[in-house]
Amino acid sequence: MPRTSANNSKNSDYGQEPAWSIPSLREPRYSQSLERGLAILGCFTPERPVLGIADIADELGMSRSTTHRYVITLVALGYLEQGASRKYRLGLRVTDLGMSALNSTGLREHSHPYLEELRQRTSYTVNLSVLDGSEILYVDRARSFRRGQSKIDLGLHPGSRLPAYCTSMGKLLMAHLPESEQREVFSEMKLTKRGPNTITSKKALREELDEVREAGFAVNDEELAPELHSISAPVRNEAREVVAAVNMAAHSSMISLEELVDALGPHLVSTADRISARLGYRRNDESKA
Amino acid sequence: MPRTSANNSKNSDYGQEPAWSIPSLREPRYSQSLERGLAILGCFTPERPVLGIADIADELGMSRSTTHRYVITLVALGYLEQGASRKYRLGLRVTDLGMSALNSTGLREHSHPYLEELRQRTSYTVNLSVLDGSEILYVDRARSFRRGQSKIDLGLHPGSRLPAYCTSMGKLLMAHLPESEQREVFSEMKLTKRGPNTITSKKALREELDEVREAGFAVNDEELAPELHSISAPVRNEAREVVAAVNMAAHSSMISLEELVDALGPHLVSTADRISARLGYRRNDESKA
DNA sequence: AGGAAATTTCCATTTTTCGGAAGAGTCTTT
DNA sequence: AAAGACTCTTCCGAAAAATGGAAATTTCCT
Repeated sequence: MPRTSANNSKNSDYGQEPAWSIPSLREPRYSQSLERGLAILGCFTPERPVLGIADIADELGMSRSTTHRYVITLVALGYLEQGASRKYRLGLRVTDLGMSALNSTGLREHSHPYLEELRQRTSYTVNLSVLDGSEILYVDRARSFRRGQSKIDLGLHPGSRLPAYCTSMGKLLMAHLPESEQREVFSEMKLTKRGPNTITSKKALREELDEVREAGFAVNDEELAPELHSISAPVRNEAREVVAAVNMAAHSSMISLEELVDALGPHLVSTADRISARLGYRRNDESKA
Repeated sequence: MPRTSANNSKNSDYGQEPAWSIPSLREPRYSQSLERGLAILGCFTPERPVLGIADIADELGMSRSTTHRYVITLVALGYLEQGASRKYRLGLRVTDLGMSALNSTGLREHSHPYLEELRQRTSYTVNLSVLDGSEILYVDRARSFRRGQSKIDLGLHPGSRLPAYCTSMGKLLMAHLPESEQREVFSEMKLTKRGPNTITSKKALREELDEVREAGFAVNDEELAPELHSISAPVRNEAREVVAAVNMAAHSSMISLEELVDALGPHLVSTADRISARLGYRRNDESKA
């Protein structure tokens, strides 16, 4: 009945300004203020960690007075801090958000004891990560005691990201993506050579993912960095989806790839399976019967 | 003439109003929308990582339609994700903000090689942290290879927080705080017993801080947890302010506190001094001359 | 010191937001 | 399986909150 829906033009034509900061969600049901305020946070990058009002206003195309109002709000809330030079940088409070996000799935909480146990038994560094777009995000990590492991330490910790295509965890996680999402991820990927065996063609990568899905685990043979091996196994949730990957990495001077797969692979898979079980996954689910 | 400047006291109100927490800082120059939107992010805690529109609306006292508009904005920007059950949780994108904040001071970047070197030379875990309110925030960490270190591993990583009063780094950082800030921190502190020697009276803590400032470094003798020792040294910036603390921690079964102080203390101080130098600090500053 | 540039405040205009109510789904109960 | 109860989502007029130009203030550079 209220089919007419009025011809109220709302704000559809915001003018010729096509590129508004980040996305163009110019729909009335979105909050412009929130969008702008968060865009300000996004202006602070490792390369440009300290910004003044004018810098932000110019980058976002907003007036200085408007920018200023958002900035002091962010300061009051602890998301920004004002340094000596009257400029601003990110406040330490935002780290809490990051930690909350890492823990939000409950994944870390459930997995940690198992990762720790695997590390104890094998003396190799054990990692847990999830897929976010075309990158993997480290959620947890149990580091080896062994000397020599530092050779393969890339300064990774929970919160770190790595491209998915050149890591065993990334390949594993991509392999279990629904077709549509996998396509999307593929389209936004750049396959840069990072190690001797990096897969640099999308065709080869697609074949590799098929093999990974078949095998049930993934191997990284110097695709990320020279002399670095790793193997990964999948963690599934109650809905039988692969939600994370567990991984063990080692320098080639410590163990051959074959030995890593043969001797430690079973332990890794066992650990991954037990985490899956913890998340409610059942191997032979006859719930429908 | 505008001496009066209204009765609004600029920003002097940082003091008495401890927390408008979720209510509103009802000054016209703040952005209410941004405030509300960010309050939504703050609703997601490790204890309650998954929330529906109604949960958020109730907690913040906002209408559901308003809440919904903010939430879909946050989803569009990647700060929230919608799970299967129509509920929402923090998006992985916010981890980037957290990492940016940790790196924003440039502290980690400058310090990391020195921490790594100290770990190599001593085989003990080395940490770097800053003070945020009454807590310390771990910025970087170089973990020991040694077995047995796991006994003292409290699951800490960059982004983790610990109360300042029962850690060597916290005591060191508080000791060098300007008087006014130190008072504020003291007022918001709860001194709970965490280890055999935890300092539980503010008077005793104040005296301890005086000694720490005198000595130039801080010691933790089972104040955080049983059988856990640590020592800390200060890192200063160009303006001669103490901006961070470097620390080494060990289980008492591995080394006595005396030995830790005598044998490793000098190395720790040396490392801290070199980081300070990297940040532009000069011991004998005659710049005024 | 003096001038340029940036930050911060002010204010009338109007756009964006607010929230009740209605429309869709979804899950629970009978 | 159908009705009921609940939550999520959309719509819309009313109204509050945001906007940006200009002025006042502070800081920085020469």
